[in-house]
Amino acid sequence: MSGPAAKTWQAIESEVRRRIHTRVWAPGDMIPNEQDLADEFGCARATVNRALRSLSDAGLLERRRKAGTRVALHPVRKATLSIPIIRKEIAARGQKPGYRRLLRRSGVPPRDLLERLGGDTDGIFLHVQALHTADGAPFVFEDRWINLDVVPEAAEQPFDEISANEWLVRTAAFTDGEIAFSASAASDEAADHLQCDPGAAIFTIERITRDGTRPITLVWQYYRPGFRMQTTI
Amino acid sequence: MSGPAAKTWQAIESEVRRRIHTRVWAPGDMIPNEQDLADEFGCARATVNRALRSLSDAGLLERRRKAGTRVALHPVRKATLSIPIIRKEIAARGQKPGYRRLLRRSGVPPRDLLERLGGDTDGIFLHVQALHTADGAPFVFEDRWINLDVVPEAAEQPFDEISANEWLVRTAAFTDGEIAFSASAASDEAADHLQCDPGAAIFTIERITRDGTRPITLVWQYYRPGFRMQTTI
DNA sequence: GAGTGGTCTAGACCACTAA
DNA sequence: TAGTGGTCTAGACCACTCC
Repeated sequence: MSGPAAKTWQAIESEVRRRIHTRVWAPGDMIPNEQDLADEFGCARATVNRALRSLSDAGLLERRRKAGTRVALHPVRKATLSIPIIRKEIAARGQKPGYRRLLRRSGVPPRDLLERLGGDTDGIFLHVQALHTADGAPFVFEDRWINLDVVPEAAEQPFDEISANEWLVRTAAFTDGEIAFSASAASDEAADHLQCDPGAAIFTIERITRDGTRPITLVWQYYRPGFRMQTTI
Repeated sequence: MSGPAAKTWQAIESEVRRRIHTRVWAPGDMIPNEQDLADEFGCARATVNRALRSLSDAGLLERRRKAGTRVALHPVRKATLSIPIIRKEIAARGQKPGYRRLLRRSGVPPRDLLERLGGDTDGIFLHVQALHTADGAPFVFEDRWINLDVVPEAAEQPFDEISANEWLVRTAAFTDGEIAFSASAASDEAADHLQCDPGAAIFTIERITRDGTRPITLVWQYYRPGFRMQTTI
């Protein structure tokens, strides 16, 4: 029984999900190979492949050539977070985004920051601090260093209207990057800007983007207390 | 010249990335349709489709039928976080994972928790608290409620050896879920278990998993101070 | 209505890897 | 070495949506 009605890859994916969920195929079990499933479902092998690849990307299946496909024993939950432009993030909440540049100064970054960037970075950086507001209330305090060796045009940008983030997106396409999420205690400076108590628990995003091996920018974003970054799994 | 050497979809993806990065195709620009690209690259349209779909998934391209494909104006950075079993997360750091169940008691969850779960949930839950350690030091304090209506077998599980997480993964496949990341101040209880000061900034994951509309479990995981969840973009 | 991406097919060859 | 997934092809039809 239980034939998948249509022959679309989505229908097949859904049927395979059902079999996993109802334990027809239990965690750790091998499932039939692509050709057999194609025969059973009455479709081309490529269609089965498309469905199984999707489930493999989702972490529900583990596939290896020759070894075959098995139901993942410990499905790795993958959470995909969208990191939008902050202005849009605020607008998506139905609030009015605001932006204020707080600091803009060129200079040499502290040593520990350079170490974090790695690579050959001994030039001049632009240090920019800014505050994003939602309906007038502080939302994110942003502390950023921009590598003027890689993005010399930044030296002529005031960043008093357009946030450095948006400007960089349009100007300097990056190839690689790292992002880290953590909780940090609000510094006196951050507490001042976010209008909270020093030491308050602050959700923090640290991001490095690179062009090849050359760092473009390093930024810390401190979200107002209580902020939650949410997604479905 | 810029001919893509091979005809694999990865080579084509790489070539398109290059054109975007070098601004041959600038943000907002339309790019040629699939057939034209296939002709240029000397491959089948399906191969171009595979490459462009991958870039679309990554957020670099925006595709719409009839309208065509354009370079994303504000590429939404998508960070994919792997949420492994904590035991494996610790082992992956080269540390020795440990587990200790702290509490196990059945009862009715507080009202605010029920509201967060939503839906028709008025049954008995199992409340489990546990501590994961890395090389003997506290790593994660976990506070969990399990819906015994959906997973009655949990009532017979001591959870003193296997963590509730691992047991649930094997026992109750979930269909939907929500996950939220935030920073919270350590409660007295959490501070005690994590051996830190009350009020310390704690990286927190809150997760709800469901079977259809029925909530299976709601869990808060409080990571030791200083924890960073990292990925590449 | 027409142009674009989305998908399916049937077949083929290739790449990896367990046995 | 043999079996499995990974990919490519050439063609076809479909679904969506802009004009």
